[in-house]
Amino acid sequence: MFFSVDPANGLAIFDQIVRQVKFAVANGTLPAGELVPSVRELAKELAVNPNTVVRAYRDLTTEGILEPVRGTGLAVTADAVSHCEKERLSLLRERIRQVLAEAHSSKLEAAKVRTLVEEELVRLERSLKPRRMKKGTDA
Amino acid sequence: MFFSVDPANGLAIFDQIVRQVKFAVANGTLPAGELVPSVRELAKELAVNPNTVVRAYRDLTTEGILEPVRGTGLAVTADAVSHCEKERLSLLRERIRQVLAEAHSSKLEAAKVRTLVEEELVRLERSLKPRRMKKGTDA
DNA sequence: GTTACTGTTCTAGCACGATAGAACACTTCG
DNA sequence: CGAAGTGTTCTATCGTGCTAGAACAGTAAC
Repeated sequence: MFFSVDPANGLAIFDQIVRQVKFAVANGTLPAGELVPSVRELAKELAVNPNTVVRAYRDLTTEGILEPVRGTGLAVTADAVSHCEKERLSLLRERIRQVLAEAHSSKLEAAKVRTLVEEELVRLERSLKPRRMKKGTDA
Repeated sequence: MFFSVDPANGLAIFDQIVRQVKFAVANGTLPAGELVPSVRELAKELAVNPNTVVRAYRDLTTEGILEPVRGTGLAVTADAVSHCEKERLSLLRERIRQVLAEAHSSKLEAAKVRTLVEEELVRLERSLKPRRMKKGTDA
């Protein structure tokens, strides 16, 4: 239940998998030594071709994030955590930069860009906490 | 000198052209009736295959943003402006939403996401005004 | 009419991401 | 042992974005 994939994301599917594994390692969801879902299992869960998962795992192995445990699966390496923590910020920063660059090239005023971003941040936070209570029932 | 294209943008080149034309129409750079650069001219300027520009212009024509003026070129239609003004926001909003969704799925705290976005906004504004003066010489 | 621009259309080929299906070597478990 | 699960590798096919090059019809200007 770890990952999800959006074909209309702009990013290739295998790339989305790569990024999500890195994010999961960075935030502790996938601790060092943990086995990632098997190729066939993840492919089934994501409704994606096994070769696409293979491609993602191959890249992750080449980068030293995963290492094969023969006959058993692929495990998160010891260095992976610090490696992924560093990379998470730069990966996100890069995408944010691209989007803001486009917004800027459209000559939308900086203030309106801020408003847009803020609106979407709020919407995101709200979608995460679908509270519908009368008073201060939680927290 | 209107447009610029980045092959490593994630978006297809023809799509970047489409978006930039729409943005140019939305912000008044391309008023109604104005001729867009010719296929061959823009292709040369962007160092891109003419067919790629053809593809972009074909899409824009189909959408009613451009209309052919036979033997002369493609002109911005009368409806284009209001159409593009509306679309600009939704196009940008969609991309922002995708990026923030990724940031969120990486479980980066909302506060850090805000910081990241703010940093890049500031960087963008700064890169736009490369002032290097000793005192308050301008403005 | 001729020339030089427009846009439009077409065929071919390349690269890449993704799918489909098969085969192989390995380890774990019963 | 055999069965079932790993990863790995391979070929083939498809769609798409892009490039390459050519040809066509229309218009503007000389």
